[in-house]
Amino acid sequence: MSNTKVLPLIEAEGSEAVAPCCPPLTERPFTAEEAEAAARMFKALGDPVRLRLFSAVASHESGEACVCDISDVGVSQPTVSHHLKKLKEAGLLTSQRRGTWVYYRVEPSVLAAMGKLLTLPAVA
Amino acid sequence: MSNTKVLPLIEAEGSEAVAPCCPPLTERPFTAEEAEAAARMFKALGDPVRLRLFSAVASHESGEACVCDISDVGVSQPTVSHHLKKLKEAGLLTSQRRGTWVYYRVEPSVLAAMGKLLTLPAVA
DNA sequence: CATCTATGTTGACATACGTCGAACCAGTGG
DNA sequence: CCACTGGTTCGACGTATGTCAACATAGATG
Repeated sequence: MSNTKVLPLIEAEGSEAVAPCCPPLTERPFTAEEAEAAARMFKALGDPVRLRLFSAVASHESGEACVCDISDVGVSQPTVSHHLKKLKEAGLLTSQRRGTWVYYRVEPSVLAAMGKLLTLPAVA
Repeated sequence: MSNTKVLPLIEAEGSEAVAPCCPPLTERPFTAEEAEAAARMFKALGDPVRLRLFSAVASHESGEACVCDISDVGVSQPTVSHHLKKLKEAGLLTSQRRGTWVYYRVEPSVLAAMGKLLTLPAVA
């Protein structure tokens, strides 16, 4: 694989804390607050276009991608921008302007946190 | 823990295939079809009430729960029923009537599949 | 059958969401 | 300073969604 960069599994550094949201779904019933927080992330991925955009960024080499590289998802460019904004608001992506282009990258801690949410109880 | 039953990690048996939906999000950009399928599941969990209901079922002993056990989430009973139906349509829950009560249980294969979706690339 | 409890279904309503075109801002290069 | 390209923001529009009250259905029980 071309992914030569080690994705850090630490928590977010500069942004607001997004990672330590909730325990695994199967551990105990979610509280209202936990559900609110987790649902925000799930909802952000609950749209096909956003999921494609997110996947495109996440699978891009070096973990980041220019908008121009991923905006071929069948909707207009303003719509792409709108969805990227939603993903950013949900804490799943961060953006950075470099010269002419804007680059988006995934927040690895969030991916890890959501993965943990869905872990099954140890089969035994 | 009280969970004495081994959760089978196989694909769904009776219902339509829901498990082998997509590769990890970070592996390659999702196709439109993959995104459509995966977004359906994420969207189902993208509501706080549904997430609480799902978590309540998933964390219940023996992996199933009666509606009466989980319907205390701050909305009216018809709304609970509505959300449970949505979760069923998304393939996340199955229901079964036993006498007076209706029991819901999670589809373990789906949980596993969604977990895989969110797996990070092997850090190395 | 009458009735009671546990769920599901229907219809209505307000709000949220996805989408687009048009206008707008940020850098780049003449 | 002016045009051009890449992206975002705005305003509008149709559709989907979450919610409830009212009604309907399924078993249990008298």
